[in-house]
Amino acid sequence: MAREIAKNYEPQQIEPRWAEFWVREQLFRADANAAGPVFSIVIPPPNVTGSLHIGHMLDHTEIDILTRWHRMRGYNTLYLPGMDHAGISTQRVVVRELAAQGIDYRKLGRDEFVRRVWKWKEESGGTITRQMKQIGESCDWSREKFTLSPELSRVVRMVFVQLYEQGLIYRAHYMTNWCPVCLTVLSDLEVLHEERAGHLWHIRYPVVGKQEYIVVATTRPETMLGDTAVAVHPEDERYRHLVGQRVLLPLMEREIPIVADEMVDREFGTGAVKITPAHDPNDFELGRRHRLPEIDVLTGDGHMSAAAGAYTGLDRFEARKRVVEDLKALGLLEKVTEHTHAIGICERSRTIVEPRASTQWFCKMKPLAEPAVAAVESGEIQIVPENRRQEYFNWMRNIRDWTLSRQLWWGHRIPAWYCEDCKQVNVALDDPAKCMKCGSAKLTQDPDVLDTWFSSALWPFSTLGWPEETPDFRRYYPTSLLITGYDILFFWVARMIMMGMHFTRKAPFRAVYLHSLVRTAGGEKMSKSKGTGLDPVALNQQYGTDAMRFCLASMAAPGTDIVLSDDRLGSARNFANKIWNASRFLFGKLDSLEQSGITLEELAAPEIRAKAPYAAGGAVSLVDGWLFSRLAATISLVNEALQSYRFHEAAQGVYHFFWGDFCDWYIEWVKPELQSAERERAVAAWRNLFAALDAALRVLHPFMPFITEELWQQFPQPAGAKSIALDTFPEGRTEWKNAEALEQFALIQEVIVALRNIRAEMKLADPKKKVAAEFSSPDERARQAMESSRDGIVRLAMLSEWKVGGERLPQSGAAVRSTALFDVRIAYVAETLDVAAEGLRLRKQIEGLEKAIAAKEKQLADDTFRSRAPEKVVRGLEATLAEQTTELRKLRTRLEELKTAV
RNA sequence: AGGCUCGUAGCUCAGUUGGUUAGAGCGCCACCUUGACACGGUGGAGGUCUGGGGUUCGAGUCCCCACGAGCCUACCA
Repeated sequence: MAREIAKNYEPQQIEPRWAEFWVREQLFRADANAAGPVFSIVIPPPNVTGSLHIGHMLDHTEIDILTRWHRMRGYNTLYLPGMDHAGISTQRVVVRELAAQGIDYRKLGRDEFVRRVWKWKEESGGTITRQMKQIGESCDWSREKFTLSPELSRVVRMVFVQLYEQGLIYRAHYMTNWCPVCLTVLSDLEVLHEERAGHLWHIRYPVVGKQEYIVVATTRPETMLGDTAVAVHPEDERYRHLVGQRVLLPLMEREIPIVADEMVDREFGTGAVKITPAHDPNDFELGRRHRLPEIDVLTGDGHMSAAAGAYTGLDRFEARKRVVEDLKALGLLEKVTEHTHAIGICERSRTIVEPRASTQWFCKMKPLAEPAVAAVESGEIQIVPENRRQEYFNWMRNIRDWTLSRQLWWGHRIPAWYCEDCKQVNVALDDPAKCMKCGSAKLTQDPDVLDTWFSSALWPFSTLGWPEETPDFRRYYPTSLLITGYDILFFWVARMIMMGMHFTRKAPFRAVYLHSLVRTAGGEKMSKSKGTGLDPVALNQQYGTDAMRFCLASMAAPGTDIVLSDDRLGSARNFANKIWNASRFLFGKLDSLEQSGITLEELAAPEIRAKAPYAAGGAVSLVDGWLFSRLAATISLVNEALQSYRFHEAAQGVYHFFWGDFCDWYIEWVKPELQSAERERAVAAWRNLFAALDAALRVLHPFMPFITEELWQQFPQPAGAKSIALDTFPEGRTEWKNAEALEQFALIQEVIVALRNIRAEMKLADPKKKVAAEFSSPDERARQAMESSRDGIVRLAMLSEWKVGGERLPQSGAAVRSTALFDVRIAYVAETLDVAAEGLRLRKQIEGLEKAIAAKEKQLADDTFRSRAPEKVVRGLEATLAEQTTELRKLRTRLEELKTAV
């Protein structure tokens, strides 16, 4: 009996159910003891603040596609999910939430603050898990592997201690980037550079004891309050006489020396530089060389410090204004010029970062980078696409030390204790009770925490039980693949490789696939911190997860970024609906199925499906031979494309097969067969149709898991079968390959299209107006094909009659389409043909052919071409030339006849 | 400043090692409310591949230059 099934695919009603199901049934739980090749994949943790953004979708879509594909092909698959970073953004969000409640987090104290973050995370972690399920993520986002869990915390500490003992982690006073909003130092990577229009202020510093000024140029006038010298180039004639003299620092009334240093660029500005060792990297270096004092004129939150004299307490930008005004009033501002320069922006808070000298923990990178470079050079790790390899090398070869410490409360606390008595630094795995040097019990732990990427760098092995040799670690490490966006190549990927090589002597993964970024219509990178992310949950509700996944996959060509558009999403949604309706067609025909004496159960039985294509009577019909050959081709296309991470090719391949081949041609062609009075024919047709649809659904499953699961579940399945995700991926069977069927059916399609074209030109598109048509070709096989596919052609081209002959037919009184191989004609009544339009069409076609022929003739006449081009190309060209010449002759004759007819 | 990527139909983009009249989706035009689907069907129009030069028998595809767009890295006040 025909089943009732919704007319359109309604994802909101179907997807949540399967999302729950997959997680509940733990379909994707790995088993270290299971048989089969291993596929383990590192999943970038979705960051955390309780909601997802579209950028995650691409990670998870690609990962999920590959995982499902591998699983269906019998791989033992492991996901390595990370739950969260313990980073700045988390702390920022919680601080903001507390502030909204009128609570100053600083007053809570560290322990209470951390407790509240945990509580808050637990709540939002639930949200994330729900959202992950909604977007189709099938892995289990359990909390047990959370970065700050006791187990992982201990591993992080252990790694820190070992690196310290190996001399790779050190504590030093150095120039760092300070974010006045996040209230912490940042690593160089966390600082973005932006070109901004600014000014260059030229300030006069009076030379002590002389009636002259030395003029310095600066982009940050407020830092002058912390100047401790002025520098000039030692060979600069203009200033040679002033070296060793002193200037009186305006506003501060402090005497500072004029020093000579090679660092100064004589060409820039005035050739004299103010030196602020506490607030500029160059000045810091210079200050060390000349033993200059450092004066920090800023406070942590971006105000002027007590060292800023009269400006103490002012906001840094307000102070800039006031300093400039005051200098102007004193007549010490010589001029102001326009100047664009790059300024540092905090990646998280988008505020201007201040260079500031401070004491921090650093990690020496050169020794770690070398093996990591070698691993990629040797091919132990493959980076896809290729050009990212170069970026990796460039960065790794010029790597600078990594600022590890952060002035935050949320994160892994640095395992260092300072002795109040002897100042000894104690770094230890377990909290020490007394100083290792003097035995004093007066120890204070460093208040800082580690950069969140430090623990993330350990992810591939720390989550597998390392340093223990666990079964998981033995089986799944090195992991097979890491998929992530190229924007965290340095942040995460490079550091995982370095730490992996250093601690396990092995690469953490065999391949890295760096995908594109999803951009907004305006081309902006989608990012939470910028607030430009689209909400994937909302888009899912609008289009469905399958549509979104398919859309992303079909656009994910490596190397270029993805701009998500409503058009493209809509087209993917339409595709889902097409799949739905193709299946609905089958459900709607169950009555006629039963009339043929078979049941859906029989049809769906694996042993029946496996033997397709079936033949009714003698041989497998042309259309079945063709369709299964196309199916085999599609399967190998998908396999090859996914092997090389060419998701867009795979997606477009299945789209074309399903919509173009299966729906537009195959289903239309076999419709009458399904209701054939001959039982054998009907049964064969049903079996083939079902087997093809079933295989198509399984090929589609990695891309569109929800709709395919729903349809698969609607069909009878063998006892114990749980999910299409655990079914097998179809094999492109060699016996399905059928070049002859492909060629023959292509000819039939060409003929049908030519006939439809004539109909349209003749305004006969109305299918009720059936017309008689004739076919002629000197080719015996072509005529046979037209005869044996008579029924299909008549129906799909809406004909009343179909004559097949060898003789070329008279062309007068008929509309004709010709190729080198055949002519088709439909007789017309004079007024149905627009002679002018037909003439125009012919002329245009003739013109195109003439050009193509001329080009080929010229090429073939060229002896160098004949001698150098491969045989195959020359022959192909000759064959095409012959065809085109025939076609051209026909078209010319036709044009002549058209003229005389009028 | 260095490095990388891109510039193909009205729009958004494919086009693997150079090879026979350059593809898709959306949009557009015409016809079709045909019992799977108007989130549909059928047919059609529309690019000479930013510009210039070079290599080659042959270039959208390789090389050089210019113009335009973007990204990454970089301590020039």
